[in-house]
Amino acid sequence: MMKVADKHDKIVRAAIRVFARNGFFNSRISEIAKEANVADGTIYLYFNNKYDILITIFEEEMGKIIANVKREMASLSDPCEKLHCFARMHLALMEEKRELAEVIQVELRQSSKFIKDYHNKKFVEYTNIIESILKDGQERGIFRKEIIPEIFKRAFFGALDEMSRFWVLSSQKKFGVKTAARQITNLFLQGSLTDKGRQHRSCCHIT
Amino acid sequence: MMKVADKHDKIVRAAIRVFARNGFFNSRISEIAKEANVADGTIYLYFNNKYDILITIFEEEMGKIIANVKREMASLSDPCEKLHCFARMHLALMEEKRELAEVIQVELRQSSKFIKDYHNKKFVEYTNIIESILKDGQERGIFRKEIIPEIFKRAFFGALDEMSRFWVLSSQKKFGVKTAARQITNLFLQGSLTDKGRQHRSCCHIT
Amino acid sequence: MMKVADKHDKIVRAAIRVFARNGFFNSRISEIAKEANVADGTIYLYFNNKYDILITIFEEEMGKIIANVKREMASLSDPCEKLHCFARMHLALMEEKRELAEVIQVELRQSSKFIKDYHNKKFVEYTNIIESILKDGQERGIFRKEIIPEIFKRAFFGALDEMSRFWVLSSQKKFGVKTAARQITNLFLQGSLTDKGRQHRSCCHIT
Amino acid sequence: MMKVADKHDKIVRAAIRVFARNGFFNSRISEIAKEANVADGTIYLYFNNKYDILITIFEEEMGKIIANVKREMASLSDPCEKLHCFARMHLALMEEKRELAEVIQVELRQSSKFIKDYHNKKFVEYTNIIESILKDGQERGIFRKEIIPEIFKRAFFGALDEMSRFWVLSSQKKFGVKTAARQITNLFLQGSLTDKGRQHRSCCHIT
DNA sequence: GATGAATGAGTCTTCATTCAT
DNA sequence: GATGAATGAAGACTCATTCAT
Repeated sequence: MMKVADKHDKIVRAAIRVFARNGFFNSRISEIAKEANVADGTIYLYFNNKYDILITIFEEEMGKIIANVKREMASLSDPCEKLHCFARMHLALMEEKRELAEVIQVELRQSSKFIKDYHNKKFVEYTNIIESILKDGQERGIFRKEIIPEIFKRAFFGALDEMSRFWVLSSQKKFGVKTAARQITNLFLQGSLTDKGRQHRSCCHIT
Repeated sequence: MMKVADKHDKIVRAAIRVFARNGFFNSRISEIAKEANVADGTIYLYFNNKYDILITIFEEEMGKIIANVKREMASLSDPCEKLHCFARMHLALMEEKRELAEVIQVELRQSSKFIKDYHNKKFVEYTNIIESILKDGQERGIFRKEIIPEIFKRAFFGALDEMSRFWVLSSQKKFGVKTAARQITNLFLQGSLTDKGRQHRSCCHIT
Repeated sequence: MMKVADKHDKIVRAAIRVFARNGFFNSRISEIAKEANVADGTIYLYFNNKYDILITIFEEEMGKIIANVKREMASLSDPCEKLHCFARMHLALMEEKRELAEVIQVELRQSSKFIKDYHNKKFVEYTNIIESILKDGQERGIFRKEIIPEIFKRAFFGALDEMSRFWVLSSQKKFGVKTAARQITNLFLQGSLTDKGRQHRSCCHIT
Repeated sequence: MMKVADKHDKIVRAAIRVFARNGFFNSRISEIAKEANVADGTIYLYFNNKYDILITIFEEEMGKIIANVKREMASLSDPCEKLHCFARMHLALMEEKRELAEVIQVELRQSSKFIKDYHNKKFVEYTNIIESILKDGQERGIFRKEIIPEIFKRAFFGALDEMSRFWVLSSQKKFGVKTAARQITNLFLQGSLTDKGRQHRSCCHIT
């Protein structure tokens, strides 16, 4: 006897594997069912349709990721460290939950196009963490005021995300996740710190 | 009487519009044909299959973009200016060829997954332009040597690309392409210049 | 509730009717589905593709025919009677399972051409029955030794088969299946019996 | 400058090769055109449609074959020799015009099915040659009267035709065309001669 | 007459979804 | 709740035939 939640999760986990393997459009419901050890029809007891599975992955898994990041970040006060923390955690996802990362990355891109009226709120919430860090730092005089948060948010996220796409696609790794996180954070910090922030930063250990 | 090349182009242009509208998988050959004022079968005189159209878009249009960027860049010698030029041109594409940009951006992400053995050479060539600029700058002592080119390339491209995704998806524009190009370039320059590079840069007018 | 085997058979029987009516290439899957009171897609639950249906007809139905012939023949010891039995049964198929006979006859001819690497083993097994009868008779001194079994087999089968083609195509029947079976068997027996065989034969009642 | 007849023939010859290679339904007009060194459209200047090419092959080539057989036969008076001559010529066709033989053999079988209202008159004329020989022999007391000409015609033709199918499909040849022609003719002669015919036959050299 | 680019009707096959058991 | 056989709509692709040049 299996609890309802278990079966829901089993399907989601199977779907992540299958979507990561083939992409959303080349994945078959029957393949997900097989991977989840469940009948095809059973999937429709837990999800409305194929799109719904993908959306659920976004919502639920992004939710967990956001919670994780926020929890970790709660113990930090320095915006520089927060940014570094975000970078590390984002890239680490590649190693820890590679398949999930692939799905979020690749399919998220097109989801807005093929799922009518679906605006990925969780994704916005996720990148807004970056925006908050910047704004906080700007208010504290650590980051330059002229930097437009909207731009910074996207640039930083984009940089990290393209980086992780690299890990997904290539098997060769000339450098580790930590190196990448450090370098990218550094690039953006150096690029956005005020003189005051720079002084402050000298005592940080991100370098 | 229409020359062969014209019909090929007519189909490619129609496909760009249709793919941009629906995404690759939700686009129908018949819709492309209609958009190109051509019979369904005619498409198969110029392309092997649906995938082939997408690949052709990548190859041909990326080819043109690369040529453009390289031509423009040829007149510049300063790595900082080159970087800025790249950023401007990449983002400008969004405004000039919005649909093409959408296709390249969204579908490129998944192409590696659904088209067996297709490694987008043109895309690699495109991002390698960034790598070259950095390396050149490093040799000239303008950029810090410890920055790993592979990381910089991806971070810079990712930042720009995520930025342009913003334009694609949202209709509201709080700031222009030029502002975004300037800010992002600045972020990365500030983040990677050496002291020498910084001095040099003071005479640049990117800010 | 219908057992799996039943649906398989329903489709095969429908396909036989449709193929007999139009020939393989002019038959539509949708027509078979309609004839079988089944959805188009259902056919693909039981068969890989259109060719597979045809091959299945050959394999399964020829299998039954061969079993029938062999069972009937088991009760006979005289090669002459066996030959006559074979002839009767082959021609009788035309009346009993006219459509199946048509399909086997007409499509079998081309199957080797359009189905790559398909060598109809069942067909070979079927005609080899004739060869065995002859060889047995030759060993027993009833049939002339100089008759090459390979030739006899094909000649006898060809004679019967062309005869049945006549029934398939023409609706007018100047003579019955039994007459034809008797005459053809007689022709071949008279043509191949030794003197000893002829004496023996005088007590047979094939004439 | 090529005469009209030449181009017609070029296409027919190309079609024979292509049909022999792939079968009628798996042959493409474009392949025939290519094989004939002619544009696709040109074919429609000489033939109404694809079926028309096949019918033309039957009519024209069978016409030539019939003429040949009748010419050869004109010099013979003995029905036994005539029959043997027919057998030899039919089987020889396999070696001399293998591709044509394949087309006639295989496609003829189904032609009645897919070409509406096409009754191959030439084919009937061809097999009627056999019928005439038998009837002539029966009148002259050489062949047994109880043999039904309709049956004999089909049996003899079928025996020969199945034999030649063997040559088409198998590359191995344990015996030659002449041996086969002799054995088959013998089988049928022995099977149908009267006592008078048998005496007469002793002076023939078919054995 | 000859060409071959263009046409578009036609069909096999797939697969998300349903529903009787 | 669970199953998986059945459905049938939908779409990529083919190819005989046409017709402007």
